[in-house]
This record gives sequence, C-alpha cells and structure tokens, in this order.
Amino acid sequence: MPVQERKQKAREQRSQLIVSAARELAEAEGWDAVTTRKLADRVEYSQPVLYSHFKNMDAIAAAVALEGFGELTTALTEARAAAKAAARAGEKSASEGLRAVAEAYLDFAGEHPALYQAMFVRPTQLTFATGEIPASLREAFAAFREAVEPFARPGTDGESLTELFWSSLHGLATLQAGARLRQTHQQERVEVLVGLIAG
Amino acid sequence: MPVQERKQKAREQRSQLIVSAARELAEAEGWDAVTTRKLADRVEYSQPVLYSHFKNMDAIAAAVALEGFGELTTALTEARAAAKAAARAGEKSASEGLRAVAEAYLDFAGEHPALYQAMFVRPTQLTFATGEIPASLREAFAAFREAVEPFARPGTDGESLTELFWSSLHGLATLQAGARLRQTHQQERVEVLVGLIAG
DNA sequence: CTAAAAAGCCTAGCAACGCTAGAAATTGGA
DNA sequence: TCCAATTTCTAGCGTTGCTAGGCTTTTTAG
Repeated sequence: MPVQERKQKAREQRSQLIVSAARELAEAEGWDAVTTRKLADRVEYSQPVLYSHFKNMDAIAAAVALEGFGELTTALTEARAAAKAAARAGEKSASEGLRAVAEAYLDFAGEHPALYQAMFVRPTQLTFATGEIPASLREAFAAFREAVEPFARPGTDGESLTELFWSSLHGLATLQAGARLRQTHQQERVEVLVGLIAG
Repeated sequence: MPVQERKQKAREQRSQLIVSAARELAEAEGWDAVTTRKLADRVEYSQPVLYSHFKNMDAIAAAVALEGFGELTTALTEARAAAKAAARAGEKSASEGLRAVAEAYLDFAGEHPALYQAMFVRPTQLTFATGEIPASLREAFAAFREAVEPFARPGTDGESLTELFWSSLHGLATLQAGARLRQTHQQERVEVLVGLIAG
C-alpha cells in the first residue's frame, strides 16, 4: 500500500516548504516579520496546517537553525580542506587553516544574518545545556577543534581555546551585524585574532 | 513660577520609575514579559502614560540600556583601578589590569543578563553605526582601549585589538548565557584570552 | 471664591499576534 | 456509489503594541 508512503512523502515535502519559506521570509524581512499568518500565506495553506507540522513558531525557527548547522559545518570543513590543499603541508598550513575557518565562519554569518540568528542568537528551545546538541552542530564544533588543536598549549586538551576561538568569532559576527564595530575593518580583526592564536 | 519646575521634576522621577520597573521586570521574567500592560500595572499608571514619556516600548528598553552603559563603565574602570593599585606598578600590572577588566565585564553580563541584552543583544534603535553612540558607552570602550593598549603591536593604534578583545568577551558572555559553553570553565577561558593577548 | 481654560489621565478600542476548536471538504476503500 | 476516515479551513479566543476621545483634575483669571 504505497498510499501511506506517498502521503508521508508529501508531508515531508511540505514540512521542508514551510521551513524554506520561513527562512526566506526571515532573511528578507527579519524574524519579527515571520508570523504564522504571513507564513501560511506564503506556503498557501491555512495556519493550522503549520501546527500539524510543528508544535509552534519556535519549532519552525529551530528547524531553520538545524538546516543552518548542517550548512555551516559544510562551509567550515570545506574552507579548511581548501586551505590545506593550497598550502601543501607547508609550514603555515595550520595557521592558514585557522584563518580559512575564521573567514568562512564570518562570511557565513554575514551572508545569512537571519539564519545565523536562528542558530545562535534567538532564544531557542534547542537545549544545548543538557548535551542534547544537534549532531550537525557537534560536527561544526569539531571543525573548530581541529583548526585550533595545532596551537593548543602542550599538555592541555585545547577545549577552552576552541571555545574561546568560537566565542571570539561569534562576538565579531554579532557586533558586526549590529553595526557596533567599524564596518570596514573586519578583515583586520580576523588577522589579529589568527595572529594571537597562531603567531 | 516654580509650578512648572515642580511638574518637570515629577515627570523626570516618573520616567525613572518606569525605566526601573522595566528593568526589574525584565531581569525577573525576561524581556518578553515586559509588556505595556504589565509595566503600566507596576508603576500604577495607565498605558498611555508610558507613551507620554517614551515613544514606544523599544525606547523604554533603550533607556534601560543607557542606564547599563553607565554602570558598565563604572564597573570596568573601577576594576582596572583596583587591579593597578594591587599590583603597584609591578611588571604584571598591565596584564592584571587586562584580566580585571575581562572578569569585570563577564561578571557584569552574568549578574544582569536582561540588562546586558538590552545593551548589546536586543535589536535596538540606538544607532551605533552613525556614530551617535551614547557618551557613557564610549567611556566603557575607552576603558577597554586603555587595558589593551600596552599589548598592541608597536606601530599600530590597537583599535582592532581593542575591538577584538571586546568581541571575544561579548561572545563569551552571550554563549555562556545561552548555555552553549561548558558552564564551569569560564574562568579558564578568560585565562586563555588574557594569556593570548598579554602572554 | 468662582468659573473658564488648560493640562493630565483613563477608558475603550483597533489591528495584528500565537494558537485552537469545530465545521467543512476531500480522499480512500467497499 | 456511498460511507468512513483523514485533512483542511473558517472562525474565534486571549494577548499584544499603540491611540483616539472623553473625563477629571489642576491652573489661571475675574
């Protein structure tokens, strides 16, 4: 009875449609503009349909965030791989990798500000504290760890340095997005950060 | 005719009352709970009175933020002064000052999470980009600059390093508040940060 | 001291919000 | 073709930010 199967598939497609529409709307007009009515209009269904897929609006934003975690992981690992390939095991390979990861992260945040907010700024129900972290986010963090590891003080596990590296990038991303830093000097700040860790 | 004067003073007091009530409510229940009705209830006036003092809710949050800028400046400068006094012009005076400022900043953020959000996280109308920065915030940033300056690469003005230092602390503060970092290792992360800059 | 003018405040209401119950419509199997 | 099950929509509740207009209080003038 492939009728059930077909329905199941259609439902999943519609779920994805909702998530995509929410993301586009947020990116275009900000998360405040993502209301159940506007979103229902966009996907051409009524509001209750949204609630048959997601518990509430926050769950939709969380689904968008999850999408972002995957894309961020891809961006970071690819950037690191590309940098490594370019610097063919040369001496500066590690620091180039670090710079590549930093730039990729800030580019990602700058290019998808609403997505980034869903992932790391908006108060979300994705419980990070209880260890229930999405697998895709764990992967992104692993990319950080690998980039930082060569510069960890011998004898330490480098976990704190990794967290600090991430925090610094997060701070740069959010303050830059809020126009609280000199807009034209982001590259310089990255150089300083990479220099401090790898120098 | 001191009648005008008296009224003016009463109005200012009531303005302050509103700001204080908003801050307390936000700190107690989060900014989402700060609604015009609840706030009006707390100050024992009707909603329109709020609007006779502030353009809208965001303006009230901005007033709270402004209050925070002043307090943060005080906290940072005092911490730095205390560290300097303790390390009587010794060799490590500068790095102790840096650590003191970092810890004071993170303590401030941790002790007043809602206030910190109003200052640096919530989307606000306080226009930072156009240079129209509150004087009190400029002072806080100056405290950062002075703490970082001893460690700037000779020949540079250290502005990027200062922005990076602030960004790192901001990232640590917000990710810690969102329980996205190991809650028990904040001190260690600060040590790493100070070590990178002053080491 | 009284009455008109000014100022201040509150009641009541609008549009839009998140979310949901129950009616209406569509679909699948006999 | 008809019935039952599923799906979808209409309509509505309570709450939000914000405001118009009436009411009360205070100030001024006679």
